[in-house]
Amino acid sequence: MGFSLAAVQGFFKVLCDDSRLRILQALGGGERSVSEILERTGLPQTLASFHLRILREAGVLAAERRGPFVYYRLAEPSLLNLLEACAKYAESMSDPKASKASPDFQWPPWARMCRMMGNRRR
Amino acid sequence: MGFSLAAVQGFFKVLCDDSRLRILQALGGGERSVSEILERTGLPQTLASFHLRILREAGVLAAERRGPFVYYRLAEPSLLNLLEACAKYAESMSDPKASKASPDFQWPPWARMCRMMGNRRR
DNA sequence: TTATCATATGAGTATACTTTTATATAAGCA
DNA sequence: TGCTTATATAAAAGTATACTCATATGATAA
Repeated sequence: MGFSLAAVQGFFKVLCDDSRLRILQALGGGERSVSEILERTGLPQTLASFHLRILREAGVLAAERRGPFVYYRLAEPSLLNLLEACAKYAESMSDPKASKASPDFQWPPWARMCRMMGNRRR
Repeated sequence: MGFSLAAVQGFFKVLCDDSRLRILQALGGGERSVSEILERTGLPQTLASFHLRILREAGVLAAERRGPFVYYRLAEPSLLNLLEACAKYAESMSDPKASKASPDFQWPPWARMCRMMGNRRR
């Protein structure tokens, strides 16, 4: 069948930015306040706020204010795992000879993967 | 550990464009000449040529001239499967309530997935 | 209330990307 | 050789995107 063009396109457009990926990495360990995100990413406050909004509106992040602080977290923590998988793929792509990570790996069709993975949590 | 920021970023940047994704879809069935790609995507020749170069230089596509034609193909055909997986993820993300596709699915860490998938071909 | 800290917004600028227009190269055929 | 088809490149125009700077809002505490 293929893939939904608009869905992937939007997804990638949101995630193809360095600042935004840094933010995601900073949220790997769990929920963080904006100030903590600033520390971890080194982004200027106003720029971080700009990108946080984009990520929030895309549904990637969830935000919650508690007192004076606003805490952000990954809406779906497994996103980082997907990113990791994409990174592996990208590395082997940019470096066609040495696909060390998984020399014989071919990503299976989604349906088969769901079957193989048992589609289970954890 | 997380993911290689630069790798994902570049990967997504190449794939976040509508024209380029259309080209990838057009190559799903296998190798195609530029003219065939034009037909299937509806892109103007010069624009397609522009994007084909980007995809080629990123290592996503491989090109081969035979006579007057240049044939393009996916360097790694399983890319479409990864895109499909990302599409599923994106759909459930933009639509947080109805993750119909896989209501209980969490992407596993890469290492575990390799284990579960047996890291095998086909 | 005023002051302060935490975060967000808006306007303006800079930059990067996509698309178009015009032109070039490359191969095959008369 | 000159002509036609297939594809690529370069420059210009258009558009989107990220970033900075100035300012605003929201919460708390004195």
